[in-house]
Amino acid sequence: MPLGTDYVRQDCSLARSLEIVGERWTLLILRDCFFGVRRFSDMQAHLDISKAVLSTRLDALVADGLLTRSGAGHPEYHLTDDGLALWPALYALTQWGEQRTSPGAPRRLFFHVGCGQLGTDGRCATCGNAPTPGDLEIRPGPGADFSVRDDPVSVALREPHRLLTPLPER
Amino acid sequence: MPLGTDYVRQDCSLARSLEIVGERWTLLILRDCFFGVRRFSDMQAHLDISKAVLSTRLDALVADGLLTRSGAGHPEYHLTDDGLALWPALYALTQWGEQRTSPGAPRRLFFHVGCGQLGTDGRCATCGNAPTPGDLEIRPGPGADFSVRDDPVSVALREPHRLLTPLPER
DNA sequence: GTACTTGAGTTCGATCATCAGACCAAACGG
DNA sequence: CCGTTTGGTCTGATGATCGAACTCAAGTAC
Repeated sequence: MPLGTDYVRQDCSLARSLEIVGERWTLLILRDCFFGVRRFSDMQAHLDISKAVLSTRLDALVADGLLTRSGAGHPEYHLTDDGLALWPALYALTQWGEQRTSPGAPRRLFFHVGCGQLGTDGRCATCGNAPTPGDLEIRPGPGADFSVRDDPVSVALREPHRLLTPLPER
Repeated sequence: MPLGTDYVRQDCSLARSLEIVGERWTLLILRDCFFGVRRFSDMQAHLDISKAVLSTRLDALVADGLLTRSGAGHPEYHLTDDGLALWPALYALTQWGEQRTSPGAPRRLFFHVGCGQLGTDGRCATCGNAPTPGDLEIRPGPGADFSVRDDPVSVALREPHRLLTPLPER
């Protein structure tokens, strides 16, 4: 790993995590994977990220075992079990951002499918369990601002849908 | 905020979070604050970070309301409520790193003081609650590697102690 | 089959961030 | 009052990220 991206001199699991997901854009790429985005061009359209950086990040995520690349020509990227295990951390960071920057009016809401709404701690208000991402549905919340983006991927993501399921054709 | 550190074109609370804690070193600085480190020179000794970057990061964290700077001459840095609210996210990221890079032999263990050990989900195994950081004690775990660092701050942090309480004089 | 379009990158020069180390001033200890 | 520690700032070199241009293979229209 090149200079400026590791924390070799730290005996700390947080440092180990940040060496993988601490680089610019990486967590937003993984967020898109959770939300159902699977293709290079969709990520690029949704993130306004340089292709070179997106390519580097995806290669690193595949090499580190968080994503798989499937299909020879135009590949799809899927989360592995290691990648899926990041969900609690990603959700916690998102909730912290909601409370700080949009208190009382979340930008996105998550529901335990067929049960209840997810609280700040990631647990379903109805059953009290912490569902895995595959059992969650995402919907726009009262704090969502549709005027920020209007690319097709952003529009598709506004429709309520289950996590980890691919977006409808555009 | 300068180019390369923000995500203006994302209507997403995760992006808002990452604009503050997503820069290199920032989460490790906050980790040290949770562990009881309060002074500039202690952070610098413990993190092997350039003074210029540490200075920039501390200024940003104070400006964003995650830390307070108290004392005119040689200031101490303390977590604010907003900073303390990051604990669940920081803990979740740490646990993900433990499971990936040191499964079965955590580098650090956390205990709900007077109650039980903390699980991967941040809840006490005995009482089932999710304690706030002030009610937690940290101890080295079986996966700790004391050979990586021997600066005085690292040595002091090896002693079991409560979070948020200052380190003993060195 | 051939032209055209799209998807998935790679390459490039310019700009920005980070690095280690030198320097500096205020606070503290005696 | 003088030397040391603390908490920085400044500087040149290096690495990361940027937008834009380019490549090349896969799919699509005809």
